[in-house]
Amino acid sequence: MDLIADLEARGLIHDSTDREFLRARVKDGPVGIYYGCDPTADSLHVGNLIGLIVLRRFQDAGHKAIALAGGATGMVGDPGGRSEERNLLDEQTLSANVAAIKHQLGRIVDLSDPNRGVLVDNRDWTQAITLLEFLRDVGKHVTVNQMTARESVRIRLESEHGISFTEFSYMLLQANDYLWLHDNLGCDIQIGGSDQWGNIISGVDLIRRKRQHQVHAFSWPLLTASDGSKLGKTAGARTWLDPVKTSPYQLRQHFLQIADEDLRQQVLTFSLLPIPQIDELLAAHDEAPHRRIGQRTLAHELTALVHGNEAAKAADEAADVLFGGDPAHASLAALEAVGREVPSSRMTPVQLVELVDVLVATDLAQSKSDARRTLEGSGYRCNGASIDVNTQLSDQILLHGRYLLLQRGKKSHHLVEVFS
RNA sequence: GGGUCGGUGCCCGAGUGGCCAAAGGGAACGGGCUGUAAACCCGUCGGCAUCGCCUUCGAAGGUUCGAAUCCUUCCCGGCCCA
Repeated sequence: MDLIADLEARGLIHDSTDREFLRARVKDGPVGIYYGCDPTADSLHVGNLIGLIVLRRFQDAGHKAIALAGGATGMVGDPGGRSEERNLLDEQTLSANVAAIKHQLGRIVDLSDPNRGVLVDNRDWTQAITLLEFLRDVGKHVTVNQMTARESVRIRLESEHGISFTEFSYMLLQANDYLWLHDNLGCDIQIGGSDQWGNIISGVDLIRRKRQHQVHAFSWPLLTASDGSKLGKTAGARTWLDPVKTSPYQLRQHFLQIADEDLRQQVLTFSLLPIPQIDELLAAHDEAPHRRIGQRTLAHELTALVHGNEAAKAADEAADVLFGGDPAHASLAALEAVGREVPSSRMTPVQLVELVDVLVATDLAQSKSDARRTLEGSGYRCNGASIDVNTQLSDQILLHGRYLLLQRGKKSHHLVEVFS
């Protein structure tokens, strides 16, 4: 099976330029392939992971992966996917974000050999262009008619918030990026989520007009969970690749909590396992869905991919303690592992006296009122046993003489180490 | 620049002088059921405090015993005209 067929089978090709030309180009030998994301935050998230993993698939097949951090486009803001104008980021923030992202990228895509993988920032070739040059060299080749026909622009034109000229120009910048990468890095394929398709095609058109070259592109479908929610979030919060923002344990949980209905699609999208092995895995999963074999396998693979094998193993172990049964029977080593994976803190017995304050301090409650309400609804446990408003934490038996494991609901935990 | 409509809690959206911490829906959170699931049922959903207080309805002033609701000015957005 060739790479394009594999991607098709995984459901990762939504739109593409002429499929046979694309397939032929990929078979023809090493090709530069580019995926860009704007550094709007100081970390990538699982949404970006799809693109990076596709890059990785191409790299593993001998192609050249080009990851683009949009320092320039990030200043302008992509109009797609939102109804309102973006807030612009200043240069310092963007630079810091690009630096932070580079490290994460390097874990998934091999950037050690510039012939196999590179990270570029479109500020490098965009910043110096003058307005007149841009209007003449890029703007002249695109009609506003085409631009306003794009879905992302049309939605904004129809929305009550409108669209600024700045964001309207976004697709021209992205088109110019593709042109530059084609000219300078031998890039012949651009990829992105289907919401990027309009921007991507603008680049393909620009290159055809200016260079008379046929370049390629494809997009993957934007994933939505079966319950209609957006993927890439855990409990409403974005799932980041930065271990400080989203711990390896939380990343593992993100994938562990995938609904069965979404499992097949998610495994095909994210796993580097060959498809026959995935079929076996899913078959095993369906035999006993309650064991969550599919989710466990995927969660482990991705945690290992993003954070390394050690971290993935530790995350698995921590989850065993937190969901495995009575935490009172957990070993000291296991509890210490938990302490590294879930939020934790050190407190003196005196600090434990006011239960409500502790719940707020450990972030298990948003306010004292919230803590009281949730206590009334028996939403909290300490060391696995339900507690109420009258519980004295200082009277609780410390696990291994020093730990209290607090939990709200099933999924939020906090380990308190008590010292005097 | 002129006209006009609008800015309400996480989001949508009622409310046009007291009965409003503010309907309803969604999201979210907790409980039950379960598989760390789905569906479903129940509860909670500004803050502080053991029904009393404080801070909220774009901002600042004002009228009033009393305002999200009325007035003034300002800020922001949509639409129409120029």
